[in-house]
Amino acid sequence: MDRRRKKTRNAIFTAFTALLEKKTYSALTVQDIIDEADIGRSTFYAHFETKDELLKALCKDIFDHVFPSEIMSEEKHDFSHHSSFSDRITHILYHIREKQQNIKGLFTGECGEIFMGCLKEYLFRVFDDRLTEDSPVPRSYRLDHAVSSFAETLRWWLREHSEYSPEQISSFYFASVPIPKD
Amino acid sequence: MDRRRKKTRNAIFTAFTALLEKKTYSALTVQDIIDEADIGRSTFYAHFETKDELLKALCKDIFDHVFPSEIMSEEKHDFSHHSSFSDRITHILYHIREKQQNIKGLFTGECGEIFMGCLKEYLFRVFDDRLTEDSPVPRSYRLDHAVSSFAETLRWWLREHSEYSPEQISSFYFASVPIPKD
DNA sequence: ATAGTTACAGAACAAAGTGTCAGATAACTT
DNA sequence: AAGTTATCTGACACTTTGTTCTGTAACTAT
Repeated sequence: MDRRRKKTRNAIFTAFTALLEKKTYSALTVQDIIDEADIGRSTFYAHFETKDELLKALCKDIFDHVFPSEIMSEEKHDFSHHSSFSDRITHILYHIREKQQNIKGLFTGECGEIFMGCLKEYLFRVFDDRLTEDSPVPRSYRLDHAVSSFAETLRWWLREHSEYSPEQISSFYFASVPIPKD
Repeated sequence: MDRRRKKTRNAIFTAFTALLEKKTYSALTVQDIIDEADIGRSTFYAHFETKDELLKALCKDIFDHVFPSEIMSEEKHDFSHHSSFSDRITHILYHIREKQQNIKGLFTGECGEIFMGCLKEYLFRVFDDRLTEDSPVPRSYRLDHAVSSFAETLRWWLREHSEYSPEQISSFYFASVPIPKD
C-alpha cells in the first residue's frame, strides 16, 4: 500500500477518534473530520464513501488487533493445547485494555450500534464452539446471550469500572454466564 | 391537552414509525417526516426540537405502556402479594409483543442505541431489588448484566425468533441469568 | 356567544453540509 | 526518467436545517 495512502488514512482515523472525544458521532460532520485531519474534501471521499464506512473501517482495524487469528475459533486447535478458554478470554481483555483510549468513545453514543455490531461478529466466532450440547434452551439463544453479555461486560468495564483487572472481569463474566471456563 | 396538539403529535409518531420501515433512522430527515405526516415545517419544530427528541418521546410513550406502574419496583409491594417475579417478567413480555410492530424497527439500526438506553432505564428499576445479597461479583455488574441480558433477549426475540411464546422467552432468560425466579 | 388564546399552514430565509468533478502538483513505482 | 497514482484547491448544484413571519382556523373561558 502506498505510503501516502497509509498516511492519509491514518490522519483521518486520528482526527476521527480525537473528534469523538469532543462531539457525539451523529453531531460529527465529514467537514469536521476534513478540517481536523487537514486534508482536501475530495481526499476524504477517495478513502471512504460515508462517515459510517469510516467507522466500520476503524472498527475492523481495532478488532483485527484485539482478536488475533490464533484466538479465533477456527484456529483454536493450536491454541487449546496450551491454554483454557478462560485464558483466551483474558487475552482478549488485555488487548481491549491496550486499545482502551481508541475504544472508549465508540462504546457510547450513536456509533455504539455499529461498533457493538462489529464486535459481536468477532465474538460469535470466538464463542461458537464453546456451548454445551444438550440444553432445553435453543442454541441460537445461548450463543446470542453469551456474545451479548460479553460485549456488554466490556462496555460496563470501560465505561466506569476500569479499576478492575482483566482477570477480575473474566471471573465476573464466567460467574454470570453458563459457559464452561475450560 | 389541546385536541389539535394530540392529533398532530400522533400524526408525527405514525409517520415516523411508518418511515422507519422503509429507511434507516440516520437516513431519515425531518423533511421526510414533515412530508409523510403532511404538516407544516414550523409545526414539527413546535413539537420536537430534533429528530432525537422525537425518538425519545416515542420511546417514553411505548415504555409507559409496556411498564405500567404496578410492574415497576417501587410499587412491587402490592404486586408481589399476587404473583412471582417471573410472572412480572412474563407480563412485560406480553406487553412487548402487543407493541411489536411499533418496536421492531427501533431495536435495529442507529436508533437502537437510544431505544435500548431508554429501555434499560426502565429495566433498572424493575431489576434493582431482585439481586441476591451475597456474591463475590460486584452488585453494579450483576445489575447491569441482568438488565442488558434482558434487553438483548427482547431484541433476539423480535428480530428473528418471534415464534416463541412469552412464557418460553421467560424460561430461556431465567435459565441463562443468575436471578431468582420468585 | 364573544373575546382572547393557542395551534397550524405556507412561504421565505440564511447557514451549513453533501457529494462530485476538473485541473494542477507532488509523491511514488518500475 | 517516464508513467502512474494520491493528493490538493476550488468550485458546483443540491439538500437539509432551523428560524421567522403572516394569516387562518380551532379551541377555551367567561
